[in-house]
Amino acid sequence: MNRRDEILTAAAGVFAQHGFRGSTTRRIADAAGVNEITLFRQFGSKEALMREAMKHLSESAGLTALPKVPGDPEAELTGWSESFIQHLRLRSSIIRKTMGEIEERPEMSQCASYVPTQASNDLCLYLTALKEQGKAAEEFDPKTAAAMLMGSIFADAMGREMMPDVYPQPAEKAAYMYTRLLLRAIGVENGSPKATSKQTKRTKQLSS
Amino acid sequence: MNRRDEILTAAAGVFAQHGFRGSTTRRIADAAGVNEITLFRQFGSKEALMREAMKHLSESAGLTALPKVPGDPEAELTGWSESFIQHLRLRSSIIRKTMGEIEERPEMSQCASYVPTQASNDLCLYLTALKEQGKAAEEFDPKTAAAMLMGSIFADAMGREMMPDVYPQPAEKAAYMYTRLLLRAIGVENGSPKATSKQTKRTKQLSS
DNA sequence: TGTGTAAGTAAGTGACTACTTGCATCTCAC
DNA sequence: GTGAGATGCAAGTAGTCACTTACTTACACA
Repeated sequence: MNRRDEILTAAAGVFAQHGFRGSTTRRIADAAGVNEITLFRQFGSKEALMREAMKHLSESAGLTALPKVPGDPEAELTGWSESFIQHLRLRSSIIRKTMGEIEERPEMSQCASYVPTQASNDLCLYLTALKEQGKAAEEFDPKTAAAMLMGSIFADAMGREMMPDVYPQPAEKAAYMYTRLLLRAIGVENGSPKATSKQTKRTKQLSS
Repeated sequence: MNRRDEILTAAAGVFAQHGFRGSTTRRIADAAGVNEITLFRQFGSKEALMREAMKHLSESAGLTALPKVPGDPEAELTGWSESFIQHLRLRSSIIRKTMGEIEERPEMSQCASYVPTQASNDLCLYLTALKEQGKAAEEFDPKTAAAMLMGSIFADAMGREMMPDVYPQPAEKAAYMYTRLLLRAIGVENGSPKATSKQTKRTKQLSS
């Protein structure tokens, strides 16, 4: 890792702890083991440095991909959920900070919203494919279902540290448990639908 | 509203926009239409003022209560979800800011976690009662189910502004849609279980 | 050996921050 | 009407912040 990357990594770390206003150039320089002035010579201003640091960070996502054609929904979705919750947990501090600065620094938040937007699209496509394959017994809106799974995982990753009693135990099984519950909501049971025509009709009103 | 309350309300508003570090005493005084010095005379220090403001705020929750004995689960849960999402949406800025300051100001976050902890307990009790009444056809862990519904609602309230395309439309129906999906996941259909012994057996492994 | 580049040191600038002091003014119960 | 308590105004203090200037050091490469 070269100087520049060291500085960017240090900046991201300081930001995760102290937020934008708390990320003083002195703190970042100390964390990077570098003279404060080097920051200005390399990046011009604190703002530019932080922007770079965020970009640098959002390039290191690496979520598990979902297959275009669902094979084993439970296994595939559980894997995806676990990789998503791990991604969020590793970055929980920085995500909380970024979300707290939407009003004052919308560009930064916009950059941070790229990963979840992409993830939502992928998940929606997968759920739609599941539906079209006839693997889901219940009528459902893919976007709502996707928002529900991602929302549960997001809230867990953001809030478990502060309120451990509110979330299911153990933490490592949470992603699996949310996934199972969602699959049941859309009527997928171990890769095959558990359809009864009566149920499908009764819940038709929910379709969007 | 007296002077003191005006100042506290203004402080909360400034905090919601700028966070703790960005809430300068000058900004708060301007927002309250008061001389900066009055703040120090009334509250002693900025820290004490902000603490008071948070306490003042968390006293105004007022969530819809869930009945001890479930009658019409869909109606009752939908009502509860709607009041919860409205509560969060009205406070989304301040919640995001507070969450962003967990590391630096844990006392403030602790104060903010009171409402969701209470809400989670209420919801868990309700879901457990539903289960014991035999109104839920599927075996499920109440805590996981509660975390899922609250998580979906929380993520929606926090993220919709920034990523409107990720969440179900229209916003006013979101709480209802999450609730419906959750009810289906635990096998509650319009107040009566849609049990088949086969399904119940097949999903028994999920019980906690 | 000479030159260019990245880094460091020392010192300082102007703006802002929380907070203080001293004094004038207003309101209102008595 | 008077005294007390709350409020305002003007000025200032010590500290921090981002950022600058002027100069020095270390090293790669030709």
